[in-house]
Amino acid sequence: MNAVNNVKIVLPDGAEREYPAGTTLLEIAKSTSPRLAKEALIARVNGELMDLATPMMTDASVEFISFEDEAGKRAYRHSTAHIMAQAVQKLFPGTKFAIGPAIADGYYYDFDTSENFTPDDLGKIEKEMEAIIKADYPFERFELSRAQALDFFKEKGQKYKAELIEDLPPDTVLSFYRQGDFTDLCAGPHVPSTGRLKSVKLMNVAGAYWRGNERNKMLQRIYGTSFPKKSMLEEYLFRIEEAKRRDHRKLGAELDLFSIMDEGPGFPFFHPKGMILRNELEKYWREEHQKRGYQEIRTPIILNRSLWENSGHWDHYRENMYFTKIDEGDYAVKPMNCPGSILIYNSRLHSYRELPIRLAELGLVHRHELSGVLHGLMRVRCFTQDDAHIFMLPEQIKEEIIGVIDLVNDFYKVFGFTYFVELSTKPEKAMGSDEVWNMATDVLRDALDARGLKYKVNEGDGAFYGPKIDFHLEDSLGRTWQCGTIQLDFQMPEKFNLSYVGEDGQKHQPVMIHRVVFGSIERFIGILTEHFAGAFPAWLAPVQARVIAITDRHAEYACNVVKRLEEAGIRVELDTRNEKVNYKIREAQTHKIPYMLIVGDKEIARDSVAVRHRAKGDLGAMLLGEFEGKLLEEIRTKER
RNA sequence: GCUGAUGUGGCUCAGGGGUAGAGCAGCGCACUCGUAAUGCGCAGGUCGUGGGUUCAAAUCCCACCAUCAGCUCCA
Repeated sequence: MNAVNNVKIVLPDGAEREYPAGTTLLEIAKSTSPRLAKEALIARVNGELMDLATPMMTDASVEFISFEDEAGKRAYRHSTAHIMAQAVQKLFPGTKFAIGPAIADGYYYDFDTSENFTPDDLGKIEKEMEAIIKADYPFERFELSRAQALDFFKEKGQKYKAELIEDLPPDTVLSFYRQGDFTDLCAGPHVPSTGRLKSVKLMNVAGAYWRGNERNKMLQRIYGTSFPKKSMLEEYLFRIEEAKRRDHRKLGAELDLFSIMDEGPGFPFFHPKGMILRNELEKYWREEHQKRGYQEIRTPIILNRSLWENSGHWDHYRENMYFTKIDEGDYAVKPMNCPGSILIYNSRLHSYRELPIRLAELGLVHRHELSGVLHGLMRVRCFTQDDAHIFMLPEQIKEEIIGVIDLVNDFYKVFGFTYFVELSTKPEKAMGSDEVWNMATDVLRDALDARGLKYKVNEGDGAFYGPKIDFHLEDSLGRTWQCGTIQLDFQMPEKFNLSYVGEDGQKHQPVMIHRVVFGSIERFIGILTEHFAGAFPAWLAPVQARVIAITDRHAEYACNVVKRLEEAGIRVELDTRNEKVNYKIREAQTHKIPYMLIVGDKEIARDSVAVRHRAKGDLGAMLLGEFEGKLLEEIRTKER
């Protein structure tokens, strides 16, 4: 039995301790270990996150949370956001405060001020934040009634805060945090005091609408980040630099892969080297799809208005489509490939024995995207979907979806991507009944479960014609990209009156799925470029080897080496320019060519090449035949 | 589309009312070279586009276009 005024605290390792009621979490941490007290930012009490200043009045299980923990990071960053707001309040009196949450790598705060923040201002704000940190103000939590809270903010002219309070459910506990002369509406928890922050950094300013709605006022958002160690901040900044260094727009120009010109905003031009990449990807794609029973088709880019009305795109997708007129008739440029594919299916009668029919198409689609969202190859106005439509019997759905899941898995493995899966359900703007949607969603779930894949559910994020599974792959910098999707569709078969003749000799309606693996070939190339930092594996590399002659007298032999490798199907370049070897090596190196073959007197004497790999360096001399065999094997196995 | 910033040779950037500059890349010449930049020389720009102010505009003003960072949207 506890003494009446003691509370029993259970720690994660199972240890139980007793403290006088009213002992704060921080004091408990201190009594456990000084190190813990130093590192702990907040605590999880009976599963609920709390401030360390919270006094314990009842028995509880307590876990102290440091920056290592995701919840700790959020509290740390969120506290930094409050400090930034305090600094802005001091430097820019009269600023109205909106919201300031923690996000993936930091935090932001939205401000409403008459003047625009300049990079110079960010420096000033940062300085002020450092002063606030040095002052080590405690974060003090208190509660107010709704009326008191509204008065508090209205009196200060903080209309956004007042609006937030008015929109909260009536029974919400309104908590506030105060550090120094700054008070903010906030659910918390926060770190104990401003002095707990170490390295803070403001990243950039951007416009953001109040509540993300473009009809609302545009506020100024300052993004920042913070870390408990300077070295961690430096590492983070280095990672950002690395991402910049790998930017596919920059590498795409340097490696002469593609360009986007003023003459065609959002419509990329592929240069010869970029086309090699594309063609290799497509070659691999065709091989894999043939193996798995897909048949390739190609459908027109411009199709008649009535088709798009029938498919529902006219009603549901018009704002993203381009239109044209032919001989007085209305036509649209296809934003999706499915209607074309369906027309092919419908071009003749099908027996149940033929199903599933898998029609694959590398289809060029055009979509009108807002000018502000265009971004290199990642976000364009025309792109090639590696599409396929599978027409099948209802009882084949699960197996077909599993087949696609396996296909996607095999593809991503080749490039060294890990991935995760999301399941999206019925959106507001959708065709079809809840009943059909539920059934379709359940089938997708079943298929995922059958493969033991974990997934996250995105409510209301499906396509207008059916629910979908999305595959998000993670690149070498830890960023994620949505690429593959599988969309189940009970709507199109209905709209286009699809049928097959069943065992009973009657017409029945097939089910269809839409799916892509790369998503968009263009975007996938962008992702690959950044993933590999332009150093593509040999099978994809536009130039697989470059032969470098040391002096003029080695040019003829170099030329023969090139010819021999070309005959073996290797993409090879010759460099007999009148330059130093070092110069030529450097240039090949900056072009990220996998192999440099240096030839001089020694190599000529032995029919060999001195091999240098772009990453492994000098590999020494090798007989030409031996090198050829090794490289061909590397290409064949798609080695990374 | 919205907010803000930017736009000068192929690339990276300087110049900021009075005759357009540098480095790299390119071209020419010399050096004939062994694993990340040899030297010298030459050529290359209607300063994003269109208006306006001015004796004079790359420079100041306006509009448009494009790009970049975000917002919203998405493959």
